[in-house]
Amino acid sequence: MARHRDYTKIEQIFESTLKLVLEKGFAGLKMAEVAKEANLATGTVYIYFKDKDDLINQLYLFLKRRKTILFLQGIDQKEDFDIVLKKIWFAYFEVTMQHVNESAFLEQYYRSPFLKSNVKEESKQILKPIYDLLERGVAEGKLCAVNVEILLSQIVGPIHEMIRAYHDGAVEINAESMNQLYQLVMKGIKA
Amino acid sequence: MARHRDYTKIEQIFESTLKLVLEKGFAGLKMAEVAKEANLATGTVYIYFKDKDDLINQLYLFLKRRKTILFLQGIDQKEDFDIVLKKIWFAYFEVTMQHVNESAFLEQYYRSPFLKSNVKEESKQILKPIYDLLERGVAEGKLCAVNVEILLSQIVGPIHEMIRAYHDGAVEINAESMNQLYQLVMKGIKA
Amino acid sequence: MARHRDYTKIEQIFESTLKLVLEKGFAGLKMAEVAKEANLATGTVYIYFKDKDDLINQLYLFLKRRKTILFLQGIDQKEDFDIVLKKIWFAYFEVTMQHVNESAFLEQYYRSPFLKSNVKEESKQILKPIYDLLERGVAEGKLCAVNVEILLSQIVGPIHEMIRAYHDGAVEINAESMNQLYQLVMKGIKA
Amino acid sequence: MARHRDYTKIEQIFESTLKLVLEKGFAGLKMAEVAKEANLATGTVYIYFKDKDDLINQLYLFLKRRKTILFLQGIDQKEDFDIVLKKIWFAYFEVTMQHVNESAFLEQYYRSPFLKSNVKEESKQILKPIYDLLERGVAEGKLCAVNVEILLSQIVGPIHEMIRAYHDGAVEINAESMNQLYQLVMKGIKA
DNA sequence: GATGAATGAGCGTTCATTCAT
DNA sequence: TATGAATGAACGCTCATTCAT
Repeated sequence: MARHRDYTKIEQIFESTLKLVLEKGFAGLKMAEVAKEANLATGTVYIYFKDKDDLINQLYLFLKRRKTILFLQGIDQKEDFDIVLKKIWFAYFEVTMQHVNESAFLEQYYRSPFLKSNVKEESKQILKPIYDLLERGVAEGKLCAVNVEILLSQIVGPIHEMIRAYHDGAVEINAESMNQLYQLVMKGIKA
Repeated sequence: MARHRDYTKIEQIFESTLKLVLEKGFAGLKMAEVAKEANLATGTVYIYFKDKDDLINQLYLFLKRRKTILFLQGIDQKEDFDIVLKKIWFAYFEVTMQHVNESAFLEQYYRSPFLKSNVKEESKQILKPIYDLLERGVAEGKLCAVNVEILLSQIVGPIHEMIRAYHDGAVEINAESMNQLYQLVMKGIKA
Repeated sequence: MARHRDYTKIEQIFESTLKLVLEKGFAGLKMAEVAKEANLATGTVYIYFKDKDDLINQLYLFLKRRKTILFLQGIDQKEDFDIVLKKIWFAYFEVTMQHVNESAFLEQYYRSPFLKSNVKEESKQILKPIYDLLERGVAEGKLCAVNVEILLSQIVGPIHEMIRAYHDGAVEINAESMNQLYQLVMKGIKA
Repeated sequence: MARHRDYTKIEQIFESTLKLVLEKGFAGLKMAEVAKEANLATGTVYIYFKDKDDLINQLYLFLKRRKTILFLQGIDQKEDFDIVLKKIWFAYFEVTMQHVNESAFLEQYYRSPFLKSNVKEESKQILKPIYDLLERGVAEGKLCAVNVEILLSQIVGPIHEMIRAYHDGAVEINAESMNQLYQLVMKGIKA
């Protein structure tokens, strides 16, 4: 129900849910465990969330928002396009790395049947600043005149793939390899 | 002699499982439904698969193998590198498009906790021909001298992302847009 | 505060279980029936007992304790040995007769594979007062200087056998036949 | 069905069943395992036994007969009563010891709900020679003029109890302790 | 007769959700 | 609001039995 009563409890529940989902997957997520992990009674969770489904969907939005705020922090869109893009790219990389768990969750559940379509839409809305930036890049003739969705996936996809590879032990991540990837990516999308 | 073990049943079960997983997600997968969909008794499924978990894991490998066979079909690795790469890239695109369901399943479960690590390893083994090809490309000075994992993600990632975007209604997929993406990708990884 | 854990439910469950086990045997015991018989939901049984096995084991201990308390009731161990022994013997006989069901259960499951070894040990502990008494009898030179276990089986065994015979319709049980058996038994173990 | 076809198979099935029952208890007995242990197919067991229940009941009778034959072997009922009784008592003791497993099974299932009443009756019939002997003892004025059932339980019960105690590690069994028990028992029932 | 794959009713157990306190 | 015991539908899996070969 109301989501303004005790914000601390909500965050506790979110953190517990995230932890448990990452540990045991969504299928293994039990409401009683979420509650226990958050030092709450089972019923309490149902005061803040209608049901399990609602909890998952809310958590998704919560994490999406948090991540976006983090990597847009301190970005000044009025700066030179190339600089903004570079800053955002590295910021996104670092935030994704530092919050692998959340990112894994976000990726894993974006296309799962748990997420309701309105949540997906809201989730896209959150990325609006990025879409705007890319459109500006195309308008300024800095990027290939390609669909923005494609551009975004070209920018973001490789980051995810590299971090995946890193966690599979396939690659190292350091200033050099990050730069290397950045060069590759830019080579691909620059006009 | 009793009835022989009928291995076509395994495929029946796989198809039913895939269908149901895609319809309702893994959490909604019920063994009884799998059996019914495959016109079998519940217990019969357990003759061929130890349990639900085993079924999912086996299905994953089955689809991975099938997909790989499909897009490597008719590829002659002795041909010119650029040609082989291009053929594979478009073959992979088309197979992924035509078997979106299987691909979605493969993507969705690769990193899920359902898959046991040995299945992941076996899954990688299946892609060996691709790794070999990329290494050849690097050796021949045709591709950036970058970690093969990164190269692969640069090649495959954008395809997945574009098809996702397509299913979200964000882009069209046709000869032109495919070519456009291919150019982008190649621009990115060519030496 | 939520409802308190209601420990009388445990006894309800015990009684239902005992009733059903005696009616249909252990193999025919169904958790759902236990719950229904106790006017509870299936799941409730699992709040108080880990699983079916645990239920059986706990029930065993419960009945063993209850029976022991009953036949030791009003016994004053400070009295003359012969009197204490006689009182206990007849008390045991009567309690076993009046609670044939429980006794049947106790006998039947003592050596069955359902009972875990720690339960068997705890079960022995319950009989400690009896062992002590017999040792006192030996020490006072009233009983054959034989292993206490043997003595006990000489005392208790015939009671069980007679009640069995009674339920098979082979013998009558009355003051006379009980006395007759008591004489036989005592003749056998007195020093 | 027919029980004369392949007697070897029947014995194989009996042995396998006994082994498995003793290992895992009756509740854990699976027809498929019985078959496997006997190197037969599941269906084969159903050629020789109507169902699981029938198998258990037949096994009971089989073992009861076998045990009785064993301990009556070489007994000449025409000999002096005291000698016959003593011989039988020790023979029963030894056979029970040497075939603890069978005996455990016989004891455990005699009163279980698995045994049908006609099997119990048939089982009693097998002990007829013993009843006859005891009646003779009473007639000859050698035994207390007590119901034969009681006498039997006085004779047989202690043996079972002692062997139980032995397996619980509570007592030693050797010529001396056996004799000791024999004296106790006889003291109890002699006229 | 022998085989063992197939069947499917049935049962133990779980867990999302409710509700008395 | 918070609690956590209670609920019971639902599901995974088993296993006695059948039956096609």
